[in-house]
Amino acid sequence: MYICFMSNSKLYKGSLTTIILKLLNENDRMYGYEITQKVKALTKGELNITEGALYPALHKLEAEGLLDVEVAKVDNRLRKYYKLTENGTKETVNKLEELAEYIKTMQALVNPKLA
Amino acid sequence: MYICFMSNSKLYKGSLTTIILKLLNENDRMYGYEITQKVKALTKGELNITEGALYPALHKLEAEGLLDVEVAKVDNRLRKYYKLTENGTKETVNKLEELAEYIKTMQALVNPKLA
DNA sequence: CAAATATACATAATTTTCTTATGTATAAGT
DNA sequence: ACTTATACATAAGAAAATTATGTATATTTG
Repeated sequence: MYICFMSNSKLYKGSLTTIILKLLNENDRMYGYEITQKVKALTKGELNITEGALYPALHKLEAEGLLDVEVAKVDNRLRKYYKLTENGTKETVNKLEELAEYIKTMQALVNPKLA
Repeated sequence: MYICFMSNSKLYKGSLTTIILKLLNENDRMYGYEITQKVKALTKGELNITEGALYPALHKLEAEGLLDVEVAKVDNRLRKYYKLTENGTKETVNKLEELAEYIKTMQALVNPKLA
């Protein structure tokens, strides 16, 4: 099964953390595979997160204290549920502000008439 | 003089090519330093392109045949004027479409209620 | 019932893109 | 004189992804 982080565009580079935090902010707790499926569904197949991108990103967020992990066994298969810590929730707010700022800035650059 | 590509956010990763192409699409020809100043002005200081990011990016676009370069000497100082090739103009359209798509996709992820 | 696909994790080598730090040189402002 | 601005360049390192594997169980399908 071939998975790639994005269709083609390099613009998604640097966006994965924002996406993960936001999804966890909405869904309380999620496991890795669930995140990939949710992203695929929400973007109608536009965005497919690679495992090689996702798992290291989750481990890093955990190491930074933004996520807590809880291991569970479902149907004899391993699942690692992630949820936001208090700091993780704060960081989510920051990341969403950064995204809004990014969009505003880029629009000022590519569409200066509207600025 | 301290210059950094962006305020703080990692979201700008992968955006530099789009920015360069769009500016050249609007201004016919520009030189590197001019691009940094234009970006600073358009974003009101929000975004400052580093030389370490800009010059390699320009060289790469030239190597890919998206930009043509013309060297000039102004006030006894060197300038390298860049302009879009035909392929560069086509690629600019692609990059702008990708940016619009990126924004749409990210909004679907962070604000699913509006999707 | 065998094979393929889906679920679920992980990591390692490599590439891309940027940061940070330098380096060179001239012009202009203080 | 000294600092800042203009104007280019590159090299070492970090960060974040791609691409390619690897392991293992469950489910679907021919």
